[in-house]
Amino acid sequence: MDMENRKEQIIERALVHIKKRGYLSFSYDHLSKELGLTKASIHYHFEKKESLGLAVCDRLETGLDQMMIAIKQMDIDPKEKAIEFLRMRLSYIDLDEICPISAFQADFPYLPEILKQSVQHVTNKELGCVAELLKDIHNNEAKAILLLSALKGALQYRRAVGGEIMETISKQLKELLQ
Amino acid sequence: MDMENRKEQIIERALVHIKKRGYLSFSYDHLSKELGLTKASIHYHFEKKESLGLAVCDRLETGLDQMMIAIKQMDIDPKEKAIEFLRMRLSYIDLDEICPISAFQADFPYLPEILKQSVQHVTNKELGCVAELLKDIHNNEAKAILLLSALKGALQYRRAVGGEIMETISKQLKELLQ
DNA sequence: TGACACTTACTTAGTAGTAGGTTAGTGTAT
DNA sequence: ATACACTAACCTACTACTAAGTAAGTGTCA
Repeated sequence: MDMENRKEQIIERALVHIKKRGYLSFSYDHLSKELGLTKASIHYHFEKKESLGLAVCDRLETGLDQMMIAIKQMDIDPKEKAIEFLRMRLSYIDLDEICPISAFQADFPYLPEILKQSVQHVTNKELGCVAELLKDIHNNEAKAILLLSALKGALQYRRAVGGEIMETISKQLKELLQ
Repeated sequence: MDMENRKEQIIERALVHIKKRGYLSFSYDHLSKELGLTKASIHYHFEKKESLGLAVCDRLETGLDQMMIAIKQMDIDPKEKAIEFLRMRLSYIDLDEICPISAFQADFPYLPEILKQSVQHVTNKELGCVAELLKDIHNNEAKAILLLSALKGALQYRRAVGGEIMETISKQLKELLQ
């Protein structure tokens, strides 16, 4: 397979693993077996695990940029756009998964320095996105923190208490903005 | 050292590790070196890692019970009691730590079955505690979920964005109940 | 009182399995 | 001929867990 396709394929699988297991707990061994390659082959494309982690963070940032473009073009009430952002973010996360940014945050103290910086960057970018979509609302930066904390906290709760929790949270977050 | 003291000491250190690293990523090796024992000695007190995990869950439940007794006896506005509960929960969590229940939830899919059950139990107990303290408030069970999700999501964010986030969240959660 | 059986709380030295990472070499397309 | 995409075979370090042994005590008999 050609270089760019294979790299993309590896990043994609790594992202799934991170959403399911977190960054520290997924391994090149699991990844390689799923992709039908050897560990050494993944090391060929991403010399260190941290290089792959950085590539995943890059992909997350690109995803946020694309979502913001899509939402800004949408023909809906501007007051609904922040909620639409959360809805779209959720749509990328399966029932047994958590938000990949949360997963990186959970492992944060044990990440290599360069990856910490990348995680901080994408974290602040996401907070900035929501704050921007709330720009006409009072105290929009604090509200962005509340919305994202609650959403991601609830995703973690879902693992132990089941899926209904997401509807409960979504409903309350909508009410909060009215 | 006598049996009960040593057991307590091991549970205490394990709890700190879980708050810092999560359940899957802390090891008997780290734990034993900190306590000045061997790994085998910890296995003597807790045959398997999952036995130690269960003991930690038990301790968390006992802690919740004691907090509820303390809060019910406090001479404050009943409407402030849920916020006081959150404040007390936070006081047990250092700056570089997350909520231990969140830590177990993050590792949930990879926990042994018996430990999953224990984590579910303590999770539901905590939700029940907050709902009980909110009993005079409309939609108290949904509100309990919102309060705890936001608090714990924010603790995770704190690792990447710094400590100020907790004041922002606390302030908004207080406003939410007025 | 003292010998004997037994327990507690540990240690040393290992097991098998998995982690991230490396090195040298192979097949293939241009 | 050369660069690319890969594999086989390794290495060191760390994981949970175990086997075997030991020093210091405890309880119970004659």
